[in-house]
Amino acid sequence: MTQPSSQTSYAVSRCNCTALRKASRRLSLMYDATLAPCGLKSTQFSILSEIERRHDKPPTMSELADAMVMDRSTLGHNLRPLERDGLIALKAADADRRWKHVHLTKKGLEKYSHAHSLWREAQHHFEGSFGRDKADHLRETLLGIAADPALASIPSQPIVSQR
Amino acid sequence: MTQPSSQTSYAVSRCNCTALRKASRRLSLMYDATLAPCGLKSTQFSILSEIERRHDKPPTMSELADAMVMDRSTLGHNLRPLERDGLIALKAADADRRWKHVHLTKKGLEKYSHAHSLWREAQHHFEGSFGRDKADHLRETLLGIAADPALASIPSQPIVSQR
DNA sequence: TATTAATAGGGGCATATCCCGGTATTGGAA
DNA sequence: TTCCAATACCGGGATATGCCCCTATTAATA
Repeated sequence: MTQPSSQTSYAVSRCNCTALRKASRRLSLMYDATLAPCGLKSTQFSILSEIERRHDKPPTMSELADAMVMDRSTLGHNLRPLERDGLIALKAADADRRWKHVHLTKKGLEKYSHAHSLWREAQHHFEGSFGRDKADHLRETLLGIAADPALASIPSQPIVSQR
Repeated sequence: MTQPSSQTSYAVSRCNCTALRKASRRLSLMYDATLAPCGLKSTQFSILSEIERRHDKPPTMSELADAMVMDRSTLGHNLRPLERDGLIALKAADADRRWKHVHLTKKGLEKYSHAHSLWREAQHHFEGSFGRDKADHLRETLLGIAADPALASIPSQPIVSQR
């Protein structure tokens, strides 16, 4: 109707990456606005959460980057404001001086607690309109994509099998 | 099993925004790598696609930003490199001098054609491992989130109804 | 008509994200 | 032991993203 009828349907409106990024922008907006009172962005909250979750075994920067599905450099850049504000601290490892373990400071833990209560509001707000079960399912799907090793590489050879 | 048993389950590992952003980073990585030969990023390709799709009625910046689920400022910033490289052009409207219509240049259309063939590879690569029907469904879900007006606002009052 | 309100964009600022190349450290090989 | 490859992190550069404030233009109102 609105699109050229084609069984192969190469319409760019079908772009999975575009849809993912649009949804990401929209949802991030709401989470960011909800977290605003504590001064954290959604990404910063995600990072603090992951560090807190591993408080018994502080991850190295590479380990944390992997867990965040984030480039090592990106994580490094993202940690800087958190370190500047005294929420996290980096500690060189004795076993390997190249490693830097990331851990929460007392101030960081307090900030995280505040953020966590705000985060629940955002979480409820979304699941209230979207549906909790649907959210659970969607999240699993998304985390599956995030961890998919098949996506870690580019198409080695053009897939022209479509004839 | 892996999480503290709680019916309310406030575990941050359940964060929908985090999952969305992780998946977005991962998938963008693959699309970016696949588009690399033409020199466009996935966001730039998305923008050019939307402009091309509306070539018969070039959108204003605000209209384009809405379609992209993107902040007006963000779109403005993103258009700069495209304009600098001569792929798009801005044209002030006669009806309202505040409006600036965005349209593809000849060079931009050529670039888009090249990018489109690369995009299909990325699209096939993803759908090949993820499944085409699943992708169709996921995309609809994501675009629904992107367009959800309920998410356009922050939780006005904390939802503590969880007791 | 004159004032005021609303709208469209632009500029600056801060974070987010990735790539590339460089440095320091470590472990293995000659 | 010395050299070399691999690994962990860092710094710079470019785009991505959103917020706030400012200006220009238009629309609404007194």
